Amino acid sequence: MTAMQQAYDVYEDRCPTRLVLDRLADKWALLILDRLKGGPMRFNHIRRDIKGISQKVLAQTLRKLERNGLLSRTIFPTVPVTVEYALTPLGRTLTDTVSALTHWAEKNMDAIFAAQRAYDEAYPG
Amino acid sequence: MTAMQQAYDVYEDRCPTRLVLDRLADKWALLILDRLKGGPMRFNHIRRDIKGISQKVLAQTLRKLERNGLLSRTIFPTVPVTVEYALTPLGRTLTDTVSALTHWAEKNMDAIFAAQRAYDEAYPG
DNA sequence: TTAGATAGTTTCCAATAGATACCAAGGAGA
DNA sequence: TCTCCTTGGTATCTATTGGAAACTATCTAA
Repeated sequence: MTAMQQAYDVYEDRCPTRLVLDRLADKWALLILDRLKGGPMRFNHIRRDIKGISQKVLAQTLRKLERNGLLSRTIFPTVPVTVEYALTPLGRTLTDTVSALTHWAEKNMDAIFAAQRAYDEAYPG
Repeated sequence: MTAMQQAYDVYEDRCPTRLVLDRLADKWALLILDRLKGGPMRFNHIRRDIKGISQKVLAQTLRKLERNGLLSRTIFPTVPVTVEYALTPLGRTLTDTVSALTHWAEKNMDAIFAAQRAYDEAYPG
């Protein structure tokens, strides 16, 4: 928490922070993290909630987030089996930032779409 | 700024916010936005600074960010030609959030790498 | 004349994303 | 018993994207 905080340069190749950013900067991961803020959820529940995500990508993204310590995976031997995903304490430290991003997007959507229209008119094709 | 802020559901398919998030949740875009906080920069300057980015991906990402109104592209008829990229006011409203993300990554790097090691030991192969 | 800078584009191959089908284990309904 | 439904995934296939390297054009300096 004290020293060595500036030992890395984000713009350096092979910077460890880059590796972290690489795994975070992903639309689905952000949506999943934001979704789990409300409490643990099961695989198919997440899949139905986040419309448009495929099973493969959901499974991959969940495993990636689990591997990075942001969420936990708990199996309950019910029938059919229940698998619950929940934010870890580490994951919870991230959700405020993630929410800030999604809320920025929501708030500035109109400005962005206006910019896109202006750009596409200025450079057609 | 007042009403209709909750008219969209981020988890809905075809939600406009999703389209925005899609363009933002990208490692290179985040690094570029963070880099431009310090003032305007030219193409090759950015390329040298953000080590490891290819010319193609840099050009693509810059054009994407320009199209979304987050940065401006100014051509100076010098020789050789100078092209300057700068944050727009809209882009500047985003950089605080982006910085929060990169700083979170920097701060929690060690915890993440520890989690990765633990995971890889628990599930080898 | 050759090398360097400017800001890209083009080409090619590998990696990823997404859609779809499939799997096993069991419960409920007919 | 047969079939469909659920659970949480994996397997397969194709389309899109990512990255490395080479190429473009114009001009300057050595």
